Amino acid sequence: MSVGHTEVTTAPVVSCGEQHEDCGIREVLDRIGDKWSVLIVVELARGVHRFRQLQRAVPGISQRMLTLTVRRLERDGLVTRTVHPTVPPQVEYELTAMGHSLTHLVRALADWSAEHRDAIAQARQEWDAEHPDSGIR
Amino acid sequence: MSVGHTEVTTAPVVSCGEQHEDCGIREVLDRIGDKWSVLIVVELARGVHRFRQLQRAVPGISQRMLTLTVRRLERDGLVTRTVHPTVPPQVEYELTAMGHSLTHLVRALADWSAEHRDAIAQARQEWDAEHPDSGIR
DNA sequence: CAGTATCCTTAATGATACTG
DNA sequence: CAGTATCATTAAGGATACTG
Repeated sequence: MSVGHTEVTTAPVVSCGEQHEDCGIREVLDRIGDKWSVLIVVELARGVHRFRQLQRAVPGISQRMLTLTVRRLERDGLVTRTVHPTVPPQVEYELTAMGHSLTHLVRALADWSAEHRDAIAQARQEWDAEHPDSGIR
Repeated sequence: MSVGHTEVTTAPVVSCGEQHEDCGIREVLDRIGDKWSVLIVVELARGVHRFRQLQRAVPGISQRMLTLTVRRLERDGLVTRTVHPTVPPQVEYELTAMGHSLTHLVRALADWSAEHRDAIAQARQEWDAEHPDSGIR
């Protein structure tokens, strides 16, 4: 079924409570809206990973960005970092319960994307055709 | 119920189909992961808006970013732009059906955020306390 | 009103080299 | 292995001025 937007004007679909105020949405997006966070979360959802293992599993990520991203996830309580004092060092990353709960959201994102990617691609093509030199893109 | 990650290693929660490949997740995030898109979508979910009206409803956005963001949303088929050839000009923005379907996702984001914002804030505090001069933040 | 056009600042990411 | 440190590059966003 489609969404059906009859009388949308008086029935806010999103309901932030207040009028023109940010819901907490930006907070989530500031956290997972970056280039790598969700990819790492998705990979960690598959199980515990060591640093290099994670890097291999997320193709294209630099050592630097992996460190930064995983640190931020740790800081936010989404990931745990366990150092085994061996030589060579071994560090394991694992999702926390809260991290796992995020995967539900990620799933929703993936589902929406899968459902609409074709329609979006088509809309883009048409728009681009009608707006040749627009700077947008 | 909680997430329960027994034997996660062999049971991917997110299921991208392929192993270490991006699901379509990045495509959604590239679209709504920016600073303004969701806020505009949320506002448009309340009903049709004119340009200035939209700008007033989304405090802090510059004219430039409003134009850019709304153009991209239009290009992706999430928003329609209707020009009424009057003087002064009047332009109306409205969510498409696909745009409205996005609001479900936004709702999920808002819900997750509301549920976990306290836990995240606390995790941050603790982490910051334990890692005084870490560069992260 | 609804934009464009420019210029400028900052944040995000990448590349590379080095270390316990 | 698992990082850190530095430098370079790019992209995102903001400020301001101008226009049909």
